[in-house]
Amino acid sequence: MSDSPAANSPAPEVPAKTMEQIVALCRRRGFVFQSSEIYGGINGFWDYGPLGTELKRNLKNAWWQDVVQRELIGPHGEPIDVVGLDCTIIMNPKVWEASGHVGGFSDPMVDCRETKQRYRADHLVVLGAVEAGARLWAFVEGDDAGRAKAIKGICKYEKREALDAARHIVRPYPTVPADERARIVGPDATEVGTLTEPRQFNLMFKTLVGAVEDPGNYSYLRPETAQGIFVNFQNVMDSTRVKIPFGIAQIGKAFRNEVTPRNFTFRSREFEQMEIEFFIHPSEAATWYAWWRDWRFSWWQSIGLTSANLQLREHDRDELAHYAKEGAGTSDIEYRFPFTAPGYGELEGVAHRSDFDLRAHATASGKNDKAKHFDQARNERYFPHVIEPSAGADRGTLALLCEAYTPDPSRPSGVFMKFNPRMAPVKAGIFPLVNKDGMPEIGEKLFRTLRKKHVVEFDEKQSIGKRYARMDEAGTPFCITIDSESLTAQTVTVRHRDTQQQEKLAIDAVPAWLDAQIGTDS
RNA sequence: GCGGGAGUAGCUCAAUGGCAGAGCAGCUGCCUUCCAAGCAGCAGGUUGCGGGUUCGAGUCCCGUCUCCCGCUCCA
Repeated sequence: MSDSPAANSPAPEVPAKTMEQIVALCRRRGFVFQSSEIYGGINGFWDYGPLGTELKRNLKNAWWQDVVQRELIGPHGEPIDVVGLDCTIIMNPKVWEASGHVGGFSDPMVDCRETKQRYRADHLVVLGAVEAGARLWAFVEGDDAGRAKAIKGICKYEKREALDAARHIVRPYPTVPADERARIVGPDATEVGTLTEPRQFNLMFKTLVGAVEDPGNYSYLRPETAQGIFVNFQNVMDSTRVKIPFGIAQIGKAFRNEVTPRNFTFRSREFEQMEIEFFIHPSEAATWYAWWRDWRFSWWQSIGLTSANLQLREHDRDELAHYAKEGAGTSDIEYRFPFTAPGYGELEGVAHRSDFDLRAHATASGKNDKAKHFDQARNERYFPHVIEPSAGADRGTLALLCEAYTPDPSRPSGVFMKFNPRMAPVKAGIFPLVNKDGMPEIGEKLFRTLRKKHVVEFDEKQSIGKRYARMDEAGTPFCITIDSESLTAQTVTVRHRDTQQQEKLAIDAVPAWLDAQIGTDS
């Protein structure tokens, strides 16, 4: 519950939405269930129920349509080429060695909070006096410069000329007791206590390929979909008439053994990504980076994240990932979830990955410079740079749920889900006002017509108010009621979810009207 | 990973260590001409899971799982 006294926040009397309420509605109405719930669940895994499945599918379909299938006009006013790809979850383990996922993340690691550097714990040693209260210096074993720096630090700190071999000893970092770690200066740090505990970073799920239990048969579930695109870059170039600049898009599952899954579906161990790797000439990185960043931000707005809860945030230099240290930058498109408020959580990252990945795979596969792309228009050979807009489908779905959740004490349901019509799991409910006088027959006929293109529901049971209330909680934007005038004047009454206002429409006009409301009329 | 809290029907909650219940929601039928109306009925549970104490455990004890909150983490 966020009650930050933002001076410009409108409508203060709207009841706050809590994550607890949203989770309860998701479960009650079948948006999201806990995975394996009857066995007590499993931490970090979630299932989508019937409504949630439609919602997530609508999100993914909209992304695919807008990124791959429909015309998209780029920064120079020309249509953009993006082609699709669908790679396997399990790949040759060499992919993950080349990408840096295996080497860096299977051993205990130590992070420096000050410099954001990461070290293998078993490579770090600590130099200093063993006595209580002494300041200690860490450096990477075998790094002579680091050792010299540590010695210099000690001498200066203790105001002495040289080390005292009896007191100043070198110890492996993992053997230093936890209570002494607060006094350690990290290898590249200037202050004490910035190193974390050694931690196991085995974030990839390991699995056995083939029936024989043999270490050589292990591989991993992919921790990101991006690498499948990079290793297929040449295949796509060779089999498709695309020319740089162009993009490859993929939607698919990825897996990370997160230390702490938390916040509903936000940090799950199995999740789905929607990624574009857009390949460009290095000189155009800044232009394309800015264009994708801005277009992606407006896209999230276009599917319903219209509130001030959506923001675009440029990363600080020291926050950049290893593959993006140099380059045009990285931005996060962030949403203020109830559980992050007043802070924000990442929906999508847009990063200039430079040529990090293509170059890494060129080296690891032994192709080296032979893997460089020849650009005929420029008569130049180079590793293309990459702009990567990488979005989370589950996080996007969660943001849609949080954004849509609208408490309204005046309604019988007490809440309604204000989905954008394009995202709404059910587009319309078709209800005979009463279950007689031929109204059910007319309704069922309309239902069959609309059903050819849209997810719609037909319900003739119980009172009309109850049916409206149910549709409010499902987020259905329109309810189409067959009433007595449907029999005489061939009209229906459309009830709008958000306003509860009603309007009359000719029955024959309903299909085209609904198409237009959802944006599928073109 | 650390600390705190919670867990009984789909939901909200009852049940002194002594037969596991109610309201709402759901389903069936009747009724019903616009926002969860009414009537009748049905169904819903190994009290998160596993041990222990006891003649007897939803209740007491131990363990464990899951969720929530705060740290930590998030290549």
